[in-house]
Amino acid sequence: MSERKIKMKLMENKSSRLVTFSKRKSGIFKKAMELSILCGVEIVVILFSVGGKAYSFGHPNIEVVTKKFLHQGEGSQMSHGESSNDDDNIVKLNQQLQELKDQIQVEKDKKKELDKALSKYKFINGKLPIDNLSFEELVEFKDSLVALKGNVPVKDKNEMEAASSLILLSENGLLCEDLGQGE
Amino acid sequence: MSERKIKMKLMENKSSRLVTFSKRKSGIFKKAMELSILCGVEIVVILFSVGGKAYSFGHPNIEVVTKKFLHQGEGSQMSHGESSNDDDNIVKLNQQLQELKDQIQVEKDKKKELDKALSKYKFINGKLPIDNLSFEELVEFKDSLVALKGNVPVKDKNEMEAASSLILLSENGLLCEDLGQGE
DNA sequence: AACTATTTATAAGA
DNA sequence: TTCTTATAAATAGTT
Repeated sequence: MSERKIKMKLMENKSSRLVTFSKRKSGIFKKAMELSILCGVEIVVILFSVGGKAYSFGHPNIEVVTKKFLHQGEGSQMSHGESSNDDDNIVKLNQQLQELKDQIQVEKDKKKELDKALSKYKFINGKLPIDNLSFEELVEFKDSLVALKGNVPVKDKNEMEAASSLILLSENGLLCEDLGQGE
Repeated sequence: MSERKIKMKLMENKSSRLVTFSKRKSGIFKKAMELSILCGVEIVVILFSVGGKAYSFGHPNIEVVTKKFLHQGEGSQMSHGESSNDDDNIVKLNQQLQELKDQIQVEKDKKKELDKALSKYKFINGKLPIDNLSFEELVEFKDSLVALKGNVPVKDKNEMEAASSLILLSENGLLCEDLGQGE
């Protein structure tokens, strides 16, 4: 039995999300039209897709209703925002800009960290030259990965840690005995 | 059977119409909220009751989305004494916003790919259980890294490749000789 | 895009 | 207005 109820969060699957956007967009426009007809009220629905494309429905006229709202804007029942003039809007937009810039920096930093960690593995002609990694480099690589995963804090970088990363290998017979003797 | 379906026209009964307006207003706001969450899109719903009272819903910010819509393309007329400087600023800021949002998505996608590749290394208590990786998993990990680096196209995943990744280890004396055996 | 099992929305009635 | 309920409508997952 498939579960048809969905969780109220951003849909992970992009193609499903696109289909749902299309379906629900139609649905909400239909609801808007019905409400305008049944109750004889003015209504506007404006949508921006993730890609920035605009979709809209308005009765009797989208621009008139929209501007009417902007110029008297009050009585909002569920509005998430509450500014009512252009100055406030610019302030808010600038705040959003700064937040987004910060987010980008964070994401770039994260990616840089990952790249740095991965750079320890330099593939040359499709080969994996692990042999070029010194013990020190190996433990650094491990530490960087551990730090990235956020599971374990990076503490000290001593021989013990170098050993801990390799002992499992020797335990599994992967390494010769004389390698794991850090401690 | 009782007929609950209604005709799509202005409801005659005023009290019923009022009730329907209230119910459907809630309904459409809910739909708008769901759509914004599920698909991560910007949406605005503006309603004027017959009495002239305004109701609205907007995500993430009703004025910003509304103005973005009004000012997109060329169709914006300054017929209400709005400051054109502010309008220009808002348009520019919105463009920057969209660009930044796109950038964030790109960076997040990149990071996701890297995380995916790294996930082959699962750290448990700070230890690196490479011993848990089968030859097949190891070569898969290598392939994913190679693909990410874009240096070498992923070709075939045969025993030879698995071996090629490990032979260097044994050459450096890191591995015991009897490891190169497939399974 | 069409189908269908379910979930939602809602018109009437209380 | 609020609650209930019968029914209509919307829609998530599938084909």
